[in-house]
Amino acid sequence: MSTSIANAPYHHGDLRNALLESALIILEREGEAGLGLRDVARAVGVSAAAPYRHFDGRGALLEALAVTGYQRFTRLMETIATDDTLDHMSAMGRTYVKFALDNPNLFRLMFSPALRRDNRPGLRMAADAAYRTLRHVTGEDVDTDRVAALAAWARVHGLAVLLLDGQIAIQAGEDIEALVAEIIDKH
Amino acid sequence: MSTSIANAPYHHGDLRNALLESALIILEREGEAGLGLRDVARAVGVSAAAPYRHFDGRGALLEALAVTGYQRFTRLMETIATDDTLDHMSAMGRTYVKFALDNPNLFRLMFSPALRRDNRPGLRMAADAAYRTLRHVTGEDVDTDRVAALAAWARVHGLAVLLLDGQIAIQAGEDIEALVAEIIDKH
DNA sequence: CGATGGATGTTGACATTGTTCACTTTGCTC
DNA sequence: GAGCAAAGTGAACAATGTCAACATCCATCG
Repeated sequence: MSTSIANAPYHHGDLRNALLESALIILEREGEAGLGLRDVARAVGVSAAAPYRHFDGRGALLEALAVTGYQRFTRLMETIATDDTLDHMSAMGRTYVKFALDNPNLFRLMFSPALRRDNRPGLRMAADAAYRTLRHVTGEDVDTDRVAALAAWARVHGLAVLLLDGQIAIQAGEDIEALVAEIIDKH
Repeated sequence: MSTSIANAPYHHGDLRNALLESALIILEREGEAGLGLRDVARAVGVSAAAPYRHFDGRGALLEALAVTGYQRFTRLMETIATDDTLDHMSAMGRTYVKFALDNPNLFRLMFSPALRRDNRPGLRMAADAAYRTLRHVTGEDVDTDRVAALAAWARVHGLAVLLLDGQIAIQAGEDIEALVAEIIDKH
């Protein structure tokens, strides 16, 4: 509706969001390295220089993507926090891993060192908000024991990363979610 | 020694290794994205096309770097395996994390999804050898319990990645190695 | 020996990318 | 309606990965 290829008006109207949507699709299909600024512009049907009216270069586009990723992640964690029928600690871990597996390249981008290299305050803030929610979800019982909290976080994050990179051998027909739950609930 | 800048001979003599050494230095200083094939050639004092006589493009150079990384990693683990005075499980974890912190960008490259994307048998073999050694070091007691083994690996790997990305807040003057040991030895 | 061929480097070119600049088009405000 | 800022265009630039054609060297064989 917003983008009719034929008879495209000079002004797009909502280019910034259109760029982000296309960029997210390309990111998940091609990976960060395959996400070219010109590709995004081409996908939206706009000139190569147009994105610069909305983003301060390629890095800023990536940052915006990562920020939306953190926001979606945070929202997921919040829904867990408000559900009292759950074991928060376990549900958090399973959702954490599921988010990574459902959005592999977005997840990788969120933790991309290239983005952290140049100081991007927006990213830092979105990430901090996510971690705050994380700590809130896992509750005070863990918050008081820093070592235990870090151990739990490391286990969940490591599991997500290893699964994402295909490092953990999955046997044919194996239920990954069940395996994840088993690992997370160990002890 | 081999490369005297002035009076450089037409044939380098050991260009392949010289390229790898320079590439490793640049990698650790600039990150994978900042590692340009032309930069490496320039650093060695050779033309931009010369590396193609020794590597099948940029990806192959990166693969060779990652392979040497896995080899060094494997050698580290083997020295632990032959030392009977150690708690293998704990020492493995601490060494794992230390390797990541000592060679951050090399470690990241070893687990880079971009490299795994195109099937690189050499990389796969080097990685498999490393994991075999890992399983050997941690001993049969864990090998029999797949879930426990994966949980331990995930915790160690996650800890490495989170530290690498600066996600774990380190208080001023804190002893990181001690914190790592504490987290790894938890339970 | 001396020529000769394969390995190793060089030069120059090409397509592509991120980015900038000058310009044009559009919609909104007095 | 005049004019101005926002939003988009097109041409250009430097840099990159890569390749093809040419140059140089080293080792081997008559």
